[in-house]
Amino acid sequence: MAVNDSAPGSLVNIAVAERETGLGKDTLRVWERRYGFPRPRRDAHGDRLYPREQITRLRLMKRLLDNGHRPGRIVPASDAELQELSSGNVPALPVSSDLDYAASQTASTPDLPLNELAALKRHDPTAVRTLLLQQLARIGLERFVTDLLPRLNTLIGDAWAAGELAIFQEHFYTEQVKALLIQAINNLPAGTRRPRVLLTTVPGEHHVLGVLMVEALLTLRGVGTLSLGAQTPLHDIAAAAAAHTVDVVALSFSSAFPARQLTPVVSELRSQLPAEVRLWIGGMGTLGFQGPMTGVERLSSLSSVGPLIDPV
Amino acid sequence: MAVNDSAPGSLVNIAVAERETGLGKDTLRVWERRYGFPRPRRDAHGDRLYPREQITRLRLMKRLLDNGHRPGRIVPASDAELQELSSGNVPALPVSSDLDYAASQTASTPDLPLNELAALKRHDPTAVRTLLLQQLARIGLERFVTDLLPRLNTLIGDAWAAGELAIFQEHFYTEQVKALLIQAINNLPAGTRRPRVLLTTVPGEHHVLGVLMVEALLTLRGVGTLSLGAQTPLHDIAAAAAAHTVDVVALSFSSAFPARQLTPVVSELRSQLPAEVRLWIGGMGTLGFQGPMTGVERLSSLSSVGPLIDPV
DNA sequence: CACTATAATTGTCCAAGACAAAATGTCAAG
DNA sequence: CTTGACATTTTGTCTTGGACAATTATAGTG
Repeated sequence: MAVNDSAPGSLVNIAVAERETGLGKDTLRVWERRYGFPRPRRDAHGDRLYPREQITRLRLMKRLLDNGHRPGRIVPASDAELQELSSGNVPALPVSSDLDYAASQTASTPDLPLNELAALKRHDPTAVRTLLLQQLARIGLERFVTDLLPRLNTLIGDAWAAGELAIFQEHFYTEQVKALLIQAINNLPAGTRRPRVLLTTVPGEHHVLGVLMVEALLTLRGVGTLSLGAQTPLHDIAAAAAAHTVDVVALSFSSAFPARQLTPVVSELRSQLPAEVRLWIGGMGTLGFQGPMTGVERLSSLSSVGPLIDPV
Repeated sequence: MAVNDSAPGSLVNIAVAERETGLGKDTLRVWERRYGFPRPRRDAHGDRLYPREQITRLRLMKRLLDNGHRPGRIVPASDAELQELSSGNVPALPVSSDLDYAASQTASTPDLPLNELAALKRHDPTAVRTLLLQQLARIGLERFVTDLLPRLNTLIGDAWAAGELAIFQEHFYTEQVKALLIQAINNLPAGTRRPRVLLTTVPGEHHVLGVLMVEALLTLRGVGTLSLGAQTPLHDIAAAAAAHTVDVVALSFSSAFPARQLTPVVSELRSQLPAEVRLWIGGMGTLGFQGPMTGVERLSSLSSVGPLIDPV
């Protein structure tokens, strides 16, 4: 009895809840105080114990938050309503008009099938890989990155939100795409042209797919890149930029990046960089980026990378 | 004056301090209360503001903690002493004798030069890449992974701890190695043999290098692998294992993984997995793994992967 | 020397309060 | 109908100080 109870009614403490939902401990506690949800049980010591189902619901809510919904609205909603909201694909955002990361509705690629989703659903890893490879070969790296991948990414993301896909399936998909891009980049001749671009992600941002996509586009144009992976401390981004005398620092922000921190983080980095180094920011997490900041350029879409490297 | 002061005296709030040091907010606060360090300044609102130098020192201390030192001992130490401790390579651990992840002193590879470190120091990305490629071609993937990489990793880690290498240089090195391994794995025929192995990392563990190294060794032997990248929720690891009917789940833990959480996490996952699925754990973070746990096998070194896939 | 009991160390949790930034609502003027 | 200025609500994160379990060190005993 004192042993670990398995799947159905398993309980997790607040630390695990934080890690599995992406919501901070403080947030979890304050939601409980204010909205009455989540409502964890307590152990003998008074510590919170979250049932698995509440964790699942919290994950769904986190996803909605990332899409611009607000806690007060979605907490009282029923499970069914939540599902509808997220699958309904309603960003509910005061989107700044030039959204283009998601599939541009006017699909420039005469709609390719995108059978990857089906392959994922039937747990067929080989098929996912093969499909991606085929499509890459067929339409070329440029369109694969600027066109197909964004569409596929939102497709997969929506399927997950709608409960049609498990997290591990999204993980698997991401890994495959990452491996594919790395392979593609490695097969290109190393870029040497200017501007020299340093690519990375700030602390708190794990997602590195955006970085890889940009790196692919740049390498494709013969531009020299230097990739530092994810979560480089700001101070080290600046240090690296100086040491390698790059012309541009490019950062990617996913929609999971806390919007509140975007502006301060960018501003802080900007102040640490030499003035002559340009700073590009892009990704779904930059949609809410407020106002122009001097010395910071926001890439509204992947296709805007091209023009930037050949200044008029 | 009220503007942002740049590099030398830049101040960061507690959230950033947490992300950049890897120490929790609670820990930062309680250290301050108990040991008098760190001693952040305060903004107008009473919120903590950590100077850059304290962040640096905290990072160094975190590194020592991961090596088994205790806060009470290292907090009062001088900067010089800290440097000595970490570069002195003294694990100070009640190591369970069979440590082998680090360079085995009896270098089985007749010491290759390992010039990567020098190349890193002089900011020569191309040289790092070339050196790695040359060594891989020369000694082959197996020895590259089991022998050279572990040595190189500790070499780089120690150099960082000794203050000879910046974080961004370590980041760059890691990215290169990852890209190289992914490339090497992709160039091998996809594994099909049994056992089928699911590779990933638990939430909280970002480092994916260990996973890639194991994946390379497995693929080299024709074993089928399924890689989910980093930080898969436990529940989803179990779900993926079931959906893909794998025989083994393999987890990698870096030394940065909080030792306290290792046993509960592993135990929790074990209880969610079907009994017939084997669970392998490995990496520097598993050195302190206490006692045998039924159904869990700890890989004491990369070379112990081989024997496991062909049960006697 | 091995073992055990006691004490110190250490990370994490809790509660309730506070506040700034952002979102939202209101109202009037163009 | 839109725009802008202002007031209000919402929301996340930070604060303090206390508590406790789990680990590790120390002393004491056979």
